[in-house]
Amino acid sequence: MKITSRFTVAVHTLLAIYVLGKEYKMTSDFIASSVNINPVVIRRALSSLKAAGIIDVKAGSGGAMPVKDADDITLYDIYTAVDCVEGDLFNFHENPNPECLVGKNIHAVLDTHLADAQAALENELKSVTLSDLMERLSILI
Amino acid sequence: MKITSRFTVAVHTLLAIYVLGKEYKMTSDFIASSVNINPVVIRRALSSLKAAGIIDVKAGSGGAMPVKDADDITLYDIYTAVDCVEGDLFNFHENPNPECLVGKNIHAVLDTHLADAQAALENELKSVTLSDLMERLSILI
DNA sequence: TATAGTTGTAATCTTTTTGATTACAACTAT
DNA sequence: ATAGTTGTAATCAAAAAGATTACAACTATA
Repeated sequence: MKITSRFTVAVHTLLAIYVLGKEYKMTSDFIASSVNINPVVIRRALSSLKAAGIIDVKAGSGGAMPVKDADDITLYDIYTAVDCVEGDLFNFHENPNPECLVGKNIHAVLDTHLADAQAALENELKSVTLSDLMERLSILI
Repeated sequence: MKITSRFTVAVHTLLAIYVLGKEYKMTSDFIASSVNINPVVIRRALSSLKAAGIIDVKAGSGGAMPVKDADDITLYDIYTAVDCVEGDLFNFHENPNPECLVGKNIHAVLDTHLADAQAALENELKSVTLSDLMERLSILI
């Protein structure tokens, strides 16, 4: 089980737009060749990021550009924008036996703990901004 | 994207064994009817939990029974026993373009942050023991 | 205003993963 | 000996993820 690559592809896409956007026109083809993926996949990512108000995409003439400040974009924002996890992260087998003590109460016993774990993951994603990543990238160059 | 129900099924299975094990013989059929699932799925869960040293399963005559103390079993132990996530939780698209500044460094920039998020999730699972769940269950009855 | 380059998105296809089920050999208490 | 059980391989079905094709709609600009 892994969280879909849509997420890291979207992060890659944003980094490209924010770092290389002044120098190049950021078309889906350009970004696709950096990620090494089909341009349609990038267009879908751009759609999601645009819907989330993070970037703007020029229809027709082409090119994506920043809208939100990189300081105000967290990994969590990207994670929700591309809809990695819909609702609960942990899965249950449906219809446990209500005649059984354990089956009847399994959700009541587990739900909050699993929600806490999911929240811990998401809080960690909230603590990292796109500018953190940009800074780290600039050091690596 | 959701973490496989194998995990919550295994938790359910252990709760049943630890709570009802004194009163009933905990066969795969018995547990399966509590979870409302095929008994083979439960046998596979029992195999994993046995391999992790958490329970013992009587071949032939049948029945599962506790080995480890419920205080010493965390949700994380169960999560690893049933192998929910193999290695990294987050997925990348393979072979980013090494000719591109961003493609070349995407792993260096992201890996530690994603590992931190995964660790946060897993630490939260480490903080909950089976006896916590048993206690909560006893309150609900 | 024609055109070249681009986006947006539906549709399809393939692959992978997950989950469900059948089948049966091996085991063990009685 | 037998009845009830586990352990596991094999198979099947369903769902999810990912890749690709196709094309209408849009826009800068020549």
